[in-house]
Amino acid sequence: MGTITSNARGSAAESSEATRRLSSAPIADEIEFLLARARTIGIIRANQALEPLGLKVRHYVVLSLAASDLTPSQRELAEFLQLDPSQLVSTIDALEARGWVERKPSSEDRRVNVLNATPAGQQVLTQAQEAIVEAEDDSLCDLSVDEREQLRGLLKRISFR
Amino acid sequence: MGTITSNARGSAAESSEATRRLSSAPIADEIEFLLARARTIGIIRANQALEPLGLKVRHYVVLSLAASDLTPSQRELAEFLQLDPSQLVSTIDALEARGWVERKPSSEDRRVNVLNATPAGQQVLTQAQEAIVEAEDDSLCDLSVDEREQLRGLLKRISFR
DNA sequence: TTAAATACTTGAATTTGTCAACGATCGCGA
DNA sequence: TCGCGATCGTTGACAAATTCAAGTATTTAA
Repeated sequence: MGTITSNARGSAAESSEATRRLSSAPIADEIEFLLARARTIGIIRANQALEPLGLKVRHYVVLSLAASDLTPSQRELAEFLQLDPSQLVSTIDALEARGWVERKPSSEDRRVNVLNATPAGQQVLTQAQEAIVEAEDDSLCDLSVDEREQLRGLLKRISFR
Repeated sequence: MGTITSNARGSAAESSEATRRLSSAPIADEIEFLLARARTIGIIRANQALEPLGLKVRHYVVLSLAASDLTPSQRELAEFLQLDPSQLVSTIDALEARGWVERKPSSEDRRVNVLNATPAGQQVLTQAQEAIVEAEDDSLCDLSVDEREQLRGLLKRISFR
């Protein structure tokens, strides 16, 4: 992971000497840079939190969407998550192999697979959510409840429009 | 790249039918998810903006830090950007090959290379910054100046602490 | 009924990230 | 001063992730 990439290394938001020193650079004031850094830290923490369940963030997200009442198709998920359809295949394969989600051919269009979470999947999801909440709390511990709401609102506006 | 990964695909914040439909899922309210999505959109836009200059975001960030008066070492950059030291080697190689940065052995410790931007590098950086500002403006166009400041402040607090 | 388009899958190619090992250098303590 | 362990940058091998093109099945539209 890296601030500028997508991996997930390092011990999360550790403030090393170098980090402190370089954080006064102009780049550290750019919103895009901060977004990338915050995301990196968040993903590292989230992946750590999910590890006991044998999940990664991507699986968690797909499981969560499968468990919603939106019954998303694979194409919809690919679009929503901005992933290549083939990346979803392996993600769903992994979830399905453990009996947590099911591909269900759509009754309207037999090309389409709709995703459903199984009862076991929903149970895992509940545990995963608890782990995620804890990790998120860790990442956002400096922010008050109000500030978190503010942040959520601002991010939502730039994420969906 | 995807919301859950680090690549840079898709045409940025396009609101497809599927995206709109799935954005009502519970996951779309989680800050970590929104951070990931916002970053993805931002990186896509930024990479597009930098393409005419033959730069990617990672090069831009390193160039920007090299041009600061902090004269960072490679190790410091690796720590700050949470990258493997070897990833910095290739990034700096690329920048140095074009004459935009220089490795300068530190006078205090000859193991250490300190980075400096050349005049040509600073010139490119200026252009890159203009392109980035434009892209950022595109990403954040729904936010007022005040709101951008708010967002910057909140992100800074969760990114550095 | 056919042709084009879409959904999912597969596998190969490319890119990216991870890791261990190396030479050079530093710092510490004997 | 000498020598040992640690650090910095680099290299190259390995693993993982992303990207892309092609294939099958199915739908839609002509």
